[in-house]
Amino acid sequence: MEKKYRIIFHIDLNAFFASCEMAEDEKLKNIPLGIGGSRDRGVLTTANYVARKFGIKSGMNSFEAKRLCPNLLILPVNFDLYRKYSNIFFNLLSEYSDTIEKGSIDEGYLDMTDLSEEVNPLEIAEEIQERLLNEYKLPVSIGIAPNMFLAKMASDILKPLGITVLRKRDIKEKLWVLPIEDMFGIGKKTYPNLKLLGIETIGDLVAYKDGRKLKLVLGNRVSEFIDKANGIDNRKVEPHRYVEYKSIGNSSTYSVDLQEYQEVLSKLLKLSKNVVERLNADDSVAKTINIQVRYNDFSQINRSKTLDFYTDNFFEIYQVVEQLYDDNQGDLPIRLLGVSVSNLKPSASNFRQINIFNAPASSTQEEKVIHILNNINETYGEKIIKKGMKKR
DNA sequence: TCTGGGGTCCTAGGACCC
DNA sequence: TCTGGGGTCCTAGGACCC
Repeated sequence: MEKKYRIIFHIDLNAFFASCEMAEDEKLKNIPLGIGGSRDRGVLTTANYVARKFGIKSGMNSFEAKRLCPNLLILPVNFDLYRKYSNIFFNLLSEYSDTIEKGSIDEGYLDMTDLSEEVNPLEIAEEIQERLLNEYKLPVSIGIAPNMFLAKMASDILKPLGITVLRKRDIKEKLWVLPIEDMFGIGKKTYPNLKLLGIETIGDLVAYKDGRKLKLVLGNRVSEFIDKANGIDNRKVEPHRYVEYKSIGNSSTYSVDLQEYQEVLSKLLKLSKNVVERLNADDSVAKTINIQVRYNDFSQINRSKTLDFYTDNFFEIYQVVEQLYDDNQGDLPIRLLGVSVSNLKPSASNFRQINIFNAPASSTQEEKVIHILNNINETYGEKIIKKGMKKR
């Protein structure tokens, strides 16, 4: 017979990027630390709790953060490091349940229903929390609830190092009192519209009667949000979701806007290289190639091309990237460029173990890229040479 | 608060096929 | 010949999350 209630854990790594850096280097532990761009255009992805005492928050620009806390140390984002700790995290979780869904790089859902008879879930949560902290210096908050939505909301209630149980009967006191913008799925566009309807808390959403107005704001998702606000969520924890990437991308905002064609190409080349390296590391092949261009007025275009074959070949992919850019050149200076691949599937076993340096490619493709590289060197080589000579 | 970089999911129109 | 309906894939844009 099926149990009446499921037991779902949502486990959230606190200040994850900053915690990784502190785990790597003890000296960072007690100083205010932010992660993000330190240049003029940087914003902080996250900050440790020492820094947060100064009022520093994620999303804040670095200049403002430095003003609030002049001693703030800002480290650049290092996704390779975060992916390493993310794997450690999920490996440890896998000791406790076979049913784990990756929510993102720093959060996971565990279905613990099967364990409930044998042990106290709260004790298990405490053990997981202690182990992550003691063995890996990773602080987590844990939400325990009968479904994924409530578990997610619960883990957010007490941070850092909190454990919060949110049962159906606790909804009125613990969920409905929360501001509507804290509800998972309500973002900065939807929130002001709900506020116009007088909906300020999750409880207000439950009590709201005019379904027609609600539909104007929430579209087809009205009943989904109402259900969740009422603590109803029948989604299953699905271990295979998010295990394989659906896209892999790399983008960069430049400290000085890009104006020159060759400069843009050299950046696109670099981004493409990073994407293909990660595509290869993931043993995947891609069918769709996408570029993103953000101009200095913040307008943005995305252009994509779906091939009629799958590839993990750098030259093939870069050629499409360049073509997409050539076909869509604008007049405005460029602030950000991005390259991504999607429509992924696992590469057909190990027939084509490829890296950038020995990738098979037609000689014309190869020559073309080499030609571009030479052009870039001609354009920017002078600076590099001068720099090198100064040193001597 | 002049606004990062990694992603997922959804919508809507058009092409194309039967 | 004035004009179907269903399905799938591609493209572009946007909302949202961490």
